[in-house]
Amino acid sequence: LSDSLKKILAKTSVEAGPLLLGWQLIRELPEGKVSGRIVETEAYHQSDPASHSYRGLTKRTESMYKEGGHLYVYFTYGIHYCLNIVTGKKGVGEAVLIRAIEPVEGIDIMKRNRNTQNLQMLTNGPGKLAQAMQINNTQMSGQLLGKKTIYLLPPTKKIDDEIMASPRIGISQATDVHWRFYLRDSSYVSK
DNA sequence: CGTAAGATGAAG
DNA sequence: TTCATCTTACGG
Repeated sequence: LSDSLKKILAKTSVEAGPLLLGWQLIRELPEGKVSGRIVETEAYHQSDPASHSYRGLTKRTESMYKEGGHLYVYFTYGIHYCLNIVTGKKGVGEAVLIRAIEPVEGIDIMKRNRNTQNLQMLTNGPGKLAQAMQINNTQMSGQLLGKKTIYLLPPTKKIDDEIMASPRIGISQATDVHWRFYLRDSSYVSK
């Protein structure tokens, strides 16, 4: 991991959430490279009732308690996988959910994986981007980011003035905090 | 064990 | 608005 990325991943999830916007998420698959620019994230923390880590360390959530830079993948609703990047110190349960990316490379592969031709609908949701990038099990959970198969590249331009914050999606607790972060003008943000 | 709910998505 | 679909966590 680069020094600039390490610096971000050492922070709390609430600090790292907006800082991960603009980074390019890359995954090497046997059939080729797929990638996209992160345009939407959400922060979760053990102090937060909406977080999987709120009720303490369990088998599912143990990855969230690892040091920043690990991955947390969970399965939900009997169908979907969601990708998180763990942040902060070892022993503290927190992570940033990657909610949407703007497709960049391997768009044909992702269209095939998703069984759709619609570019806007390809990766604009946590379950959708996981399916597009063939994250279809929890094997990656607890693994380190930065391997050949999954890594991040830094933003290519300044986006500070495009970052917005709002309540998180799909939760029933802690709906008051604005821990969802997204790029104002992106058409690849979730609906 | 039994069971309820879930950081979602697609279809009706 | 409904439903698919099944793991996880928690209670008995």
